[in-house]
Amino acid sequence: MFLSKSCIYGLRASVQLAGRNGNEFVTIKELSDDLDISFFFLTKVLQQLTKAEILESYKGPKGGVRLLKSPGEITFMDVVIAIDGSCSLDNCVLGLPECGVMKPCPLHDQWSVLKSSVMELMHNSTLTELAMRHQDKQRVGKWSFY
Amino acid sequence: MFLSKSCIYGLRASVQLAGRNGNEFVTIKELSDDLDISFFFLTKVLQQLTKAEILESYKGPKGGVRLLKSPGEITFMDVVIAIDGSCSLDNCVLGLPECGVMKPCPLHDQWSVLKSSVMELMHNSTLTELAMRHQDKQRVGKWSFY
DNA sequence: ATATTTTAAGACAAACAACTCTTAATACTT
DNA sequence: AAGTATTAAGAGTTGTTTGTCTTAAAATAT
Repeated sequence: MFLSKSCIYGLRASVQLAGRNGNEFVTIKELSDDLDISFFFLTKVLQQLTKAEILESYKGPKGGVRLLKSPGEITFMDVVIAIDGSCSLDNCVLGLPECGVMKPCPLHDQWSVLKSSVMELMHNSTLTELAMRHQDKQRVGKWSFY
Repeated sequence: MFLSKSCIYGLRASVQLAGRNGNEFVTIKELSDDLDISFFFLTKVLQQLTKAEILESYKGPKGGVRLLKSPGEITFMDVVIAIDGSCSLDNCVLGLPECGVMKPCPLHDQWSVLKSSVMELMHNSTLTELAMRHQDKQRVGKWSFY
């Protein structure tokens, strides 16, 4: 798998938050119910996003979590780096630690091109965009026409 | 990480075998020494490749493993599928099991394009090619000119 | 103040991946 | 036939990821 489950959960929750009107605090319980993710596990994941200053949390009644910045300023990549770390992105396909321009593995050049495309996609996808596409889907229903 | 360690070890060993002249049996001990991989672990991995009919093994003195087919007919993808399974390639980025044309996740379309490129690269990279590039690298030494 | 609602933190358990070792089976060598 | 070299198979170990639960801390509400 490309991304860890923690990372995927973090992304889904972030998109979910971005898709809400306004920017009130949302309880993790509500998120975990909506996304069908274990509450306890999601709590842990969102703690990481809070530490990474992607989310902001508030305790007590009317508390919860919310995006710290505008969802248009937060990218897919931000969340991935916050949870899986930046090194998860620039690994050699063949797992060679020395792989690089100086000592390329047999696939280094071609793989680098693909990696750049992936990173570009991640960097260009803001939470706003992802949330909008998510809602488009909902709007059309279950794609009954296809 | 994109590929499991088992898969990476299997690939490295396969490329190593492809890079040898002739097609005699090579002991797993020799491979594990060359590649600096645990002998025991590599044995397990190569057993999977043998079951998948990518390798052929032979017991006893003068035994070992060798490629079952010509290295030009074995692709990177063959090895990946043999070890990590084909489903490791067509997962949704966001881990949604229902993600597909009918019910796409917010990144489905763009991700599909990238996945195709990755699969194409894997499918077009034969062990012969990878081994040749590997040897090119060796020939130039440690890239002292760069 | 006290109780309630919420996240934070840490301990724990289960599942999986990565790695090690032992024994069995097979083939060769003498 | 006996011994040796090799892979096969299975059991066991360690480490990491995933998932669960409990308790603590913070904020609100009464």
